[in-house]
Amino acid sequence: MNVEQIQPGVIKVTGYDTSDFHLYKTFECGQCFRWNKNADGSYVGIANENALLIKSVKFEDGKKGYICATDIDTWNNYWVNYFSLDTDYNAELNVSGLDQFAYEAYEFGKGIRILRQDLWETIISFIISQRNNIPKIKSTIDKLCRKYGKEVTVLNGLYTLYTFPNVDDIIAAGLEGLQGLGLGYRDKYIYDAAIAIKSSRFNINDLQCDNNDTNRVIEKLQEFNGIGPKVANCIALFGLNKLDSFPIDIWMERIINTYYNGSIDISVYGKAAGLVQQYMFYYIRENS
DNA sequence: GCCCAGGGCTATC
DNA sequence: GATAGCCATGGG
Repeated sequence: MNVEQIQPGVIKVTGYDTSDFHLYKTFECGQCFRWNKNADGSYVGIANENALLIKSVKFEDGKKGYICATDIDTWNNYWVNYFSLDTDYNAELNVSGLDQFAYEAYEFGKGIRILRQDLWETIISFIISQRNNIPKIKSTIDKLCRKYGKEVTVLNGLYTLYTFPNVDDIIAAGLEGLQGLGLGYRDKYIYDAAIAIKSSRFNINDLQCDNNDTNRVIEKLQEFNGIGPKVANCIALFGLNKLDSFPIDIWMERIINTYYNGSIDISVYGKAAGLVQQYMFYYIRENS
């Protein structure tokens, strides 16, 4: 990867193309809910108070890459990690060993980066996701951030974004304050999670420092009221960089019933099972 | 209007 | 441990 500043606050990233890092696939594959597409295909988003505008481009010399509104230090120190660009998926995944459906999904979905998102945001986002569709999840989270997040104006005033409300923000909002945002019955789960973390009844830093295996992290996450196996797997995959976790939602159930005779052995996908899962999820949803 | 959504909790067996 | 209702809400 090569990074250079081309004007103040704007960098050029080369050494990756869309088969490694595809913006639409990465942002629209259902792992994140707060990146918005502009008319020119660029995306704008905010994570941990770092805002980014990123556009996929083909440069005049024929090389492909990205133009990003950020600085080199923030790119190197934050976004490279966020997009897992330090991980070579070709080394994690045994492509030639994939079964037919998994290979089709891989061919269709390659370019997806499994994001390393903020753990707290991921916990709350996927509590909200349960029995909800993706457009609804997005609008609900947007309402939550607009009401209880911090307003941030970025890129010379072009965009007004909102940070994700932190634990104290949710506690200050109170259960009553969470109502009216479209959270439905999940409002209590969210408030309870904030209380559990604030009271140190649940230390999420233990999860992040944890070198324990994925199963133990998933088990631990299910101690939260409102987090079951599926949501715990999503949090492990998108918020804890557990690339082997394998969330099974209603779409994955359809895949398993249709293409795997009702049961799937994920051990054949090895350490990158979650990546395969995400290819499958994206593949089935984009083609239905 | 109707069906459904990146499910989980509770009661009941 | 398995299975059956129930849960709030709004996108399509």
